[in-house]
Amino acid sequence: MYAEVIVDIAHSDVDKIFDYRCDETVARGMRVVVPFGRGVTTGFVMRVKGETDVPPEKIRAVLRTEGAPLTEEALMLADVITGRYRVPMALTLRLFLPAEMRTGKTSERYKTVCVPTDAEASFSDRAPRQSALYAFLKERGEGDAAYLRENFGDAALKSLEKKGLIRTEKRRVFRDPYTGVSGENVARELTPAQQNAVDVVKNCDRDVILIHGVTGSGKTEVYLRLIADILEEGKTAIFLVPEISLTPQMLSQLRARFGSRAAILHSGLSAGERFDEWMRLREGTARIAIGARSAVFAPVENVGLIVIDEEHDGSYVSESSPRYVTFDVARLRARYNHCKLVLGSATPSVETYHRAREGEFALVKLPERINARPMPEVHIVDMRREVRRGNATAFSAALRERLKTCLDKGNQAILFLNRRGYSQTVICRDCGYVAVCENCDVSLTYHSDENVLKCHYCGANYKMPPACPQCGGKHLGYVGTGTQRVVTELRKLYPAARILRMDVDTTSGKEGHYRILKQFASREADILVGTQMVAKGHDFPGVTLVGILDADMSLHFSDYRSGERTFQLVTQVAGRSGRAQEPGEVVLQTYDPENYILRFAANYDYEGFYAHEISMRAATMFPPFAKIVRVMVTGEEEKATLAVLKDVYEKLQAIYAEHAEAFLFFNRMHAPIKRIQNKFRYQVLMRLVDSAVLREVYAVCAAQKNKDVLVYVEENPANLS
DNA sequence: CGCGCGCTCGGG
DNA sequence: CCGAGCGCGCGA
Repeated sequence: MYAEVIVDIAHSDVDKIFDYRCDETVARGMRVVVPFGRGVTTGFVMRVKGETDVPPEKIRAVLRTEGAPLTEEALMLADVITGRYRVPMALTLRLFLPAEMRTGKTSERYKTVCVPTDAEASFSDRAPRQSALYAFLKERGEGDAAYLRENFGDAALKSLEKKGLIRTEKRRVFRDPYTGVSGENVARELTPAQQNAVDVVKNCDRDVILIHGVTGSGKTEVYLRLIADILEEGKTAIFLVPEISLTPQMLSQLRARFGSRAAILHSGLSAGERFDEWMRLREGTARIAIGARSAVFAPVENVGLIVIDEEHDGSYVSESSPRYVTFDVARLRARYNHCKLVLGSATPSVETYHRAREGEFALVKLPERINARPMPEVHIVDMRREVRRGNATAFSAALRERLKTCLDKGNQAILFLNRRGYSQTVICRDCGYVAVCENCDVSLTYHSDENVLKCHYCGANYKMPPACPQCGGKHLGYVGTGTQRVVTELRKLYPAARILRMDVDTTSGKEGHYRILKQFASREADILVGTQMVAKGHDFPGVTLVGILDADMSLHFSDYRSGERTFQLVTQVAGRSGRAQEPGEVVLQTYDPENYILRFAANYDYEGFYAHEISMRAATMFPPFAKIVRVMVTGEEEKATLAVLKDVYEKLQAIYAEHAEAFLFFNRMHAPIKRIQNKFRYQVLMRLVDSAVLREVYAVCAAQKNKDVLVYVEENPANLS
């Protein structure tokens, strides 16, 4: 027999089938160790067959098989992903195994236990330890060898074994990431709205269901009920959450609910824990896979439900090759298993909501908060007036006043501002004017090296104006204040307040930001100042005030999705306020108080926002009405990189010439940031209305073999820098 | 990806 | 004439 093997080397040169001789113990999906070149490597068996075309003198034999085989479903998914993203099969297959399993750095852990035998026992008075040990084992039934050795001595143990009074057994142990985690398993009564959501998911004729539920509407309870019911049917479930929401609290909640039936896959686990959690899923002892993006590849069979929580979150798109879209993989799995795929969000992405409205997905709403508590009131503050009054600080008078009241009452506040130094949008502090591209209607970005404003979507350059074109004002500036400066100003204003700062500078390590959140939750501080990170995850019952210092920054980020992001952000941050007894408030500071997105966000009017946004997208032909496609060409050598760019560009141009009707835009240019980590960056930017052409674009890029220059395709990239 | 083969170039 | 350097193709 012969096995068709893909060797586990992620390189296009060896991305092909190699035939090996094998016996009947080798089957499709198995991982095998094979001789390759002058060494050995591992590989994946794609097929087993009786004949081969390879000349007999070249054929070598499979050395051995290793570990658990990939499922039939995994092989199907791998085929689709490899075909779609044009990456080596080995790279795709790696998605299905935890890294520690592939590299062999970790394996199953065993312990030795001692069990008393049926043999007749008698001890002399001179062997009290043996006697005690034997009695202990008889009473307990068995004992851990290491523990016994420590407490009764190695000699006693050995003697009993020699006499045949005990035997030792090897037992598999599973490293549990959440030992000692306990909680109450309370399956709450569902509200009528929640029950309706459950029914729609179960009974509708669509394979994808979008649950649009306002913050606090109890989406999680709906997921948990659906998962519990699926387990009852003897099936398995996959529950995907954004990486950031895998907080210890959330995990212990799930553990409390589902116990050892749930396995958690995430980067915070040790290698051994991840290995064992994966194995529990593979072997079927755990039947719910919980994790971030990569958990969509969890090795469960007979899947009855897949949930993608916070569907709009950016972390669901892979940033390294293959750049898979979690939703697409989840949908393939749902179809393969004939099960439902549930998407949930308080602020669905415009594209998802559009697909639901068009009837592709079923749509179910949870319009009320679970306890009927009102959403916090949002006050929009016009920062232009503050500037006119001579207030140069980051805080409006209205915010200062409310902050004082909040602190006086002994409550907590969160001050939110956007990522430091990220946006380079130019704004007029007198009238709120923002420079926008004439062709694309997205905000321009300032490039200090050339002193120009650039459009990241078409590459157009504009001269930096000396004064505001709208009002003639001289206060043209960049949006944004650093967290550091905010903290300094706060200390002056409220010397008695205890302030915590949370941004990339203060949160080193993966546990860093969790530590800060925990301090704040346990009331070790009065004010939390932070970036995006503070928006998600935690429940802070003491918070009654949220200040959004610079709502404009994300609003005018040069991205067609900036409006959508801002809406999501404001909604999410606002949701942090007033979660317990006292009602909450939100102060939203902006230079553009009339802006429709901020208005809709302040009124919690998703429908209004969506209607406005989708008509804008339709008019300007941005997604979902077209696809932004960027081909990135990067390399350390500028000459080689340019040569590859030229080659790729010419091939893409041929596609353009043939299918001009599929293109709204086609051009090559420097990437907005010309060099990152010593690599030159060039791009070919396209806007396509026909996704069939996209396959040809991928093909062109996959054909690029220069080993010093990297070429990759991004669809609707999250940012165009 | 890692290796070895063979071609080329430069020094002696 | 010989040794080091690199591009290329192979691996079953």
